[in-house]
This record gives sequence, structure tokens and C-alpha cells, in this order.
Amino acid sequence: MVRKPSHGDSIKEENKERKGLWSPEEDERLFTQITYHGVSTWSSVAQLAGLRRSGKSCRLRWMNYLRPDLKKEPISKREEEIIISLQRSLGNRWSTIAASMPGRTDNEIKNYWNSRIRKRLSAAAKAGGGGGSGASTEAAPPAAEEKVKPEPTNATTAAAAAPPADMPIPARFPVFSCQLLDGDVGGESTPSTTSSTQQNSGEESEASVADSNMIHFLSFDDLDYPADFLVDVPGAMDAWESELYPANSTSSLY
DNA sequence: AAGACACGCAACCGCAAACAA
DNA sequence: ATTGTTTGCGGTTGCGTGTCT
Repeated sequence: MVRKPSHGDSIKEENKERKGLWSPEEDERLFTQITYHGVSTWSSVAQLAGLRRSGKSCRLRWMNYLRPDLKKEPISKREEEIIISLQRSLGNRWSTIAASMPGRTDNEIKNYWNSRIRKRLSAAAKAGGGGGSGASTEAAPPAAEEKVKPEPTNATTAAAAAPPADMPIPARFPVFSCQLLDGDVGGESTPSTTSSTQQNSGEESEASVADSNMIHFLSFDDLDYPADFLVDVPGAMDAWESELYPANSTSSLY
């Protein structure tokens, strides 16, 4: 569920810093800017993209929404198990938890925890009466067909195998990686918009769904590659755009 | 049908750490 | 060593949407 962009809601003056929801135009500017030029500093990204946004806001938008390697499907039961397990061992260190979960952001995990898991855990604690011992099983019964090993090491291994979830854009060192959606670069890319249609994604192998999205991962450490190289992949941008802003959908995501 | 309420999520805020000058 | 800037993080808020009454 995404709020309708209230364009210009907080604009008092032309050059006043903009706040509030991001419009599709702003997203496109930011995405294009980072795609072509990478990130030196976030404030410069905002400037160069012609955005009246703080660097901080740009970073947040990129990290939580525009990054190509983000998973779009809902958090699966398996992931929920991991979150619960890691939260128990690490506390509210959401960025650390997110680093163990490719394609998930700290904000997403934090929201998920605050809005669902925490509520359920406290309810379960009250109902069960007994401390936190049964909390995990009460809160998140594991999917029947898969035994979850919510070991941090396990998750970390997964993180190592896949492109890192937090995919850092090191400050002062332009790096950008581009995930081409749906493998089929050339043609009818049916962007794997599993989010809206696969409500039960958690019941299948979540990894397979995720991995199928990670077909190509282009990365470069400097700007030696011609800028065209990245975006001039037939279908890639279309796929991205249709995923981000589905034409038949009133909301942009989820 | 309409208002009240609850929920979920995007984004802001404040702070601390890291880094550069 | 000091100061200013930027980034990263966690907590919190605001608002759109869905559900209930």
C-alpha cells in the first residue's frame, strides 16, 4: 500500500527543500542519476539529479525503494523465522538483521517487526503466560514443509551467496549494480511481480523465487563502462518501470 | 452509506559514528 | 587535535487504505 503521491504538498517555494512522498518523476530522476553516474555523495546526487531533496532523503529512497536488488514479494514465513531469531540474538539492530536477508531493507524489517511480529509475540506471551520461551513457535509456526534453521550463520551464508542485501554504495566511490529483471533480457519480460499475486510465497521455496529474480547482476567499480552499457539493455528499463509503476495498478508497489 | 477505528508502510527526525579538511 | 560534513541507524510519526459498526 502506497500513498498517492501528493505532489508538491510541502513545497512552499521553488527552491525550498521538498519533503513527503516521492513522485514517479523524482524516482526516475534519482534512478537515472545513480544509474548513469553512481554516488559520490548523496547531497551531490540530489543536486545533479535536480531534486529538491536532501541527500539523506535520496539515500533513503534508494535504499528502501529504488535499489534494483530489492525483493518485492511479501516477507515469507521463513524470513519471519529468521527475523525473530536474529532479533532475539541481536536486538533491534535492524541493519544487521537486514544484512543477513538479501533483498530486504532495515526499514522493511523494522516495520514488519513493529506492526506484526512484536504484536503477536506480546499477545502470545500474555496468552501463554510463560516468558518468551514459546514465543517463537507461537508467533511464527514454521511452514509445514520446511524445517527452518534460523541460525545467523545460515542466513549469513545465504547473504554471501546472493548479492548483498544492503549493497552498499560506498560514499565517494561510484558503484552501481543493476539487476535485470526476469532473465529474459530481450523479449517479453514478464517482470516477476510475484508480490501481488503470490500471497503465499512463503509456502514455497522462497529462495527459488528470489533467485529467479537474480539473473544478471552487473556491477562496476568505476565509470570505465560506458553509461549506455547499463541502461541500453532492451526491456530492462521497461521491466523495471512496469514493476515499479504497474500500468494497471493504482498503487505503485505491493 | 458513512463515520470510526485499526493497520501497514513510507518517510522524517535526531543522534552518533565515520571521515575529510 | 579540532571542526565541519556526510552517512547510517533506530525510533517515531503521518497518512492512505481496509475493515468494522
